[in-house]
Amino acid sequence: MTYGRPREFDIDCALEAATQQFWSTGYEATSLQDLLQSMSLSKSSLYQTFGNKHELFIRCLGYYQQTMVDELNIKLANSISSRQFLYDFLDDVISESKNSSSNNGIKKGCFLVNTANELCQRDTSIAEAVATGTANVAKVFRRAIEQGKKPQEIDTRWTTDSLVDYLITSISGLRTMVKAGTEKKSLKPVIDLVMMTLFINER
Amino acid sequence: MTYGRPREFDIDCALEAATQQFWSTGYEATSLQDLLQSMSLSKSSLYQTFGNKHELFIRCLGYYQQTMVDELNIKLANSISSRQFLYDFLDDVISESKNSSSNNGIKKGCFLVNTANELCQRDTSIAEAVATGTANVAKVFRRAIEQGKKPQEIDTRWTTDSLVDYLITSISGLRTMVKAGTEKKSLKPVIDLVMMTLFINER
DNA sequence: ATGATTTAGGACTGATTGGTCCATAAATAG
DNA sequence: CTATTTATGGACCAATCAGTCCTAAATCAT
Repeated sequence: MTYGRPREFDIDCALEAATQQFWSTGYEATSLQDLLQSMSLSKSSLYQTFGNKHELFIRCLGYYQQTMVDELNIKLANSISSRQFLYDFLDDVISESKNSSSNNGIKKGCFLVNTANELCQRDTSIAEAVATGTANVAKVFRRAIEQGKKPQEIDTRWTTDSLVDYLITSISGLRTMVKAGTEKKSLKPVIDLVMMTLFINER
Repeated sequence: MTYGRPREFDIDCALEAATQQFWSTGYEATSLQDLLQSMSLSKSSLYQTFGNKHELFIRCLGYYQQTMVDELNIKLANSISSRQFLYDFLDDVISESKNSSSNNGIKKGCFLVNTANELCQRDTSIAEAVATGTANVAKVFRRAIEQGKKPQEIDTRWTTDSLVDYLITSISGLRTMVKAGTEKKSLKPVIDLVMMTLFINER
């Protein structure tokens, strides 16, 4: 590519903006107008660079997933213990929720969970993207759970895979509770129960 | 109302059809055309009887919630034990999921959970309807949990309210997992873990 | 029968949807 | 300075959206 007028925007920057937009308002409720505005792009640039709304959305899913996995890996590496890492993550999840004092507004939740709920049943290509995304996230949690267990504490009744599924289920459930408006103080005991269950022998 | 041309359709029947439609495809993705077709109504009849799409949706939420609570109460009354009732319910939730043999298609999930995920953040009136709906459902689960515990088995570390929140969180999470395409055999251990946690002292 | 009253059907509306197309601008290669 | 290539802006498009309105049909009261 030696010819032609140079692109006036940064692709990653635009992708980041699009991801934020889709993350905030979902797929259907995000109009092209919304995207153009938040990405600061002209319509032709968007279509030329990203194909169409659907393709852009899938790229955003990949971008989000990669960013999230990288972030989680860093947090896991820097955490005092992997149990603390898991607890902190759960606490982050419910920290979006209504506080008794302040009702801060927007709860974006997790882009992957949101998309699973909005689109997975009626769009197979998006369902695939969500599946690979959650699988990659699950890998991090799997390591955290494995590392968190001391050898003598392994409970053979439950495989690590089952515990990972349990954790992801709990996270997804918490996300929904937060969106439904449940207060943080109600969800705190829930994450205690989840942590207790993850490390069964260590009560 | 003694005058006038008689209504040619049954209101409850139309409401039932609308509920099924909204339940299947959500609020935004359900067009008025879809509604008219599944309700077998003319546009004027719908607007005259139900006001508009938004009002109709809220009526559907109420209808669904009432139906669900009634159904749960009957099941709880007829079940061998309330623990069995809870287990059966969780098993119902994941029975919608992909079976290893057959990939049966549509997973409607729970109308209230779906709506919480789709609309609760940007529509306060719908958020209220969801809140009262889940509160009513929670009451049934609360009774089930209380009845399921024999007096000597009460664990004072967790209030019944916390256990109810935990249960609803788990149910919501399972709904998302099912929608995301997780296989049933992966979710079975998860509900075992949830049941174990609900009845902590009885392992 | 006739007038009152309500329902039903469907034409119509303005706004918005995602997407296309074309003329113009901006850069490089020769 | 010209030809080539790509990017941009915006006019334009058909389809669809929720919602309105008017006419015709159907029933009841008199």
